[in-house]
Amino acid sequence: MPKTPPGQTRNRVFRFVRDCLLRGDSPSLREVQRHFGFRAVETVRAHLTALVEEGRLVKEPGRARGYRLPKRFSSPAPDWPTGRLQPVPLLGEVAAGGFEEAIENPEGNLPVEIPDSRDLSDYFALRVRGESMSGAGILPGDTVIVERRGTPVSGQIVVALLEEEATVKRLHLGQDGMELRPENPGFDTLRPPPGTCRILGRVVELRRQIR
Amino acid sequence: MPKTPPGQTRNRVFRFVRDCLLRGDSPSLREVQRHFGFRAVETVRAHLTALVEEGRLVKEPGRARGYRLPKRFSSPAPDWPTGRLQPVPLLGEVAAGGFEEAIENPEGNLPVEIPDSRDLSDYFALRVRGESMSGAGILPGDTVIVERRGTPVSGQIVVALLEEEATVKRLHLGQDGMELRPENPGFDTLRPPPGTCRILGRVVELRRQIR
DNA sequence: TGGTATACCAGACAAATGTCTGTTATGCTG
DNA sequence: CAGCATAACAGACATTTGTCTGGTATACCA
Repeated sequence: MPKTPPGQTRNRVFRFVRDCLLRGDSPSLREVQRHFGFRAVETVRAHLTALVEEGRLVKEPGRARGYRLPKRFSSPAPDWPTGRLQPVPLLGEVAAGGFEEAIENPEGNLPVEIPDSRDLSDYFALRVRGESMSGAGILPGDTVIVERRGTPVSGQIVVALLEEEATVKRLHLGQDGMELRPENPGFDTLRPPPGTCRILGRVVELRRQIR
Repeated sequence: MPKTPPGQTRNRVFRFVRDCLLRGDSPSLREVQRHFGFRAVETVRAHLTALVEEGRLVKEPGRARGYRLPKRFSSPAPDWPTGRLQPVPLLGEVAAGGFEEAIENPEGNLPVEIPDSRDLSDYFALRVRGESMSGAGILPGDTVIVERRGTPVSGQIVVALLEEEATVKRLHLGQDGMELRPENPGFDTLRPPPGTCRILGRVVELRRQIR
């Protein structure tokens, strides 16, 4: 193998390993070796060790296929909460059966980043129906991710179970009781009598597929 | 270790391995063993082999940490396109440097489902600045996922690189040339002279974190 | 000229990891 | 009950993978 200018091969190795890792697939030293046609494993190890020292890679010691991308690559974004990626159940028709049955029979699962302090069972996802929240940028067909934990707070966007139907509205709590306010001039504020409405949780994330 | 009802432990093992894999981290047999407190590795292997036979997992033979999720699991919902979950780079300031440098230095990564037919390099994510698209339910602070492939089509929501700044607008192509239309009455349509504007791709997904 | 750094090679070794074979229970079923 | 399937265990073994120690060659610099 001919000797290459300093740093050149190193960069190629980095790009290869990075792309593997982005594909969610940590390569072994020998896989990298084969890819580049090196005749010694040690060549690869030298490069990877150097890359770790440069801070371009991170290694979990004592572990096969233990190379990782440093945090700033793997975390969703600096200001997003760090957490685990978990399959959150996407509920179909909440109206038909009760809410509990809907949780048990999800239409599918959504990979969602949830905080380490929370449990997967605190979350579910729901398809939005109707235009009533379009003023808040929540359109029909959007998917909302809902957190069930905690007591409802005035001003939050919540999912309420009302007459066997789940709806997304902004919650307001006053001395007159509970108000569910749409954010669209064409819709009226709901003032459900006590006992007829259950707050399922608050909306923490929104996803929309376009086209 | 007491014997558990049929299928019960199997499901717990599956959920554990699935969660590891969603985090992008294939566990070794002994890691699973430790997690459940099994006293034999073989117990884990039996479960995993069974899960592969049931089609709930997939295995790359002759390879350490070779268990994977089958393609279809990661599908969020029946009508969503099936694809792989991939870490899409979230770009920071596109304005400052050029676009290519921004791709190389992502601010973070977002786990996004991308179709099998596409490549990870066809995608990037971007934070939305400004109110110009709020009429389309795209608010400042939202994250858009952008597909770079294909030719721009009139009517699509696109990301355009204009004067070293990336903006989200709706594209219209007419005989007068290209128009970038905001969806907010307070903003004007842009008609960039030929050569001054580059369409980076079309918006395929939107995500918003609330509170 | 010698020293030093870098790129790469060679092979032995050790640790991590997957595979196999056989054994002990337990529950179900004919 | 015998037969069978499942859950779990035990330990040996093979393969994959990472680590180490030392060597060759080339470029660069004092």
